Amino acid sequence: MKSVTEKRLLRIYNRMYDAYGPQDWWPADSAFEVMLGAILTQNTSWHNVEKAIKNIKDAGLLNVRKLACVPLNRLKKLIKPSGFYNIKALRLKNFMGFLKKMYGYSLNKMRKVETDILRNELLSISGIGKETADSILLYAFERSVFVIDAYTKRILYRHGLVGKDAEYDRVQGIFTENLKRDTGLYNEFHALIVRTAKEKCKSRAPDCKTCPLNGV
DNA sequence: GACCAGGCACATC
DNA sequence: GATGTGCATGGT
Repeated sequence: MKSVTEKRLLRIYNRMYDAYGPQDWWPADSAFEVMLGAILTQNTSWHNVEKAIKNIKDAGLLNVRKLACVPLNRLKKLIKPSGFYNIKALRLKNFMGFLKKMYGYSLNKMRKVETDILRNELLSISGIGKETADSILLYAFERSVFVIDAYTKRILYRHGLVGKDAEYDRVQGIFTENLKRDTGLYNEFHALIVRTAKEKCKSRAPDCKTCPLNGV
C-alpha cells in the first residue's frame, strides 16, 4: 500500500525521468574519484570541479596513496579551479589522513563497514558534513542513503512536502520513510533532481512551463 | 558587474 | 538552538 507521499515522490521522479532519462551517476571512474569530487563540489559548480580533477588526473595523482603524499601547497594549486582551494586542500588532507589511519588506504576494507558506522566515521572528519558523507555512501559505496542538497530542499518545499527551512534529517526522512530502500532509485532520484535544477527553469518559478515538475 | 554554484566549520548571540 | 560569516574560482 503506497502512502500519499510515496505516490507524490514517485510522480516527481517519473516526470523527471521521462524528461531527462537515466543520468548515469556519479560521473567518475573510481570510488576514490567520487570521494574527491564530493569534497571539491561543496558549494561549487561541477564544471569547475572537473577542471580540478583533470589537473589531478593529468599529474598522475588520482590514487589514494599518491595524492596523500602530495605537499599541501601543490595540492592547493592542483585544485585551484574548484574554488575555496585553501580550505578544500585541508579537507582533502583530513580525509586522506582518515583513510590512512582507519583503513591503511584500503577502500576495500572501508567497503566492508556497516553503513551507519561508516557514516558516523565520515561525519567525524572535519570538512565532511551530511551531504558530502551521504554522497560518498551512495555513490562510492552503493549504500541506500538519500542525498539531500539545496536543490532537493527547494523542490520538496515547492511541492509543499516540507517547510521552507526544513533541516537535513527532516528532508531526508521524507524520502527514506516513504520510499523503499533502493540504491538504484536513490542514485537516480538525486541525480535527476540536480539535472532538473540545472535546466533553464531551475525549479524555481512556480509558473515555469518547461519544468517537468510543473503541475505535479 | 552582479549573481550563482551538487557545503562546511566556526563565532556570536 | 539559530543566525551570520568566511572561504574563491569561473560561467552566465
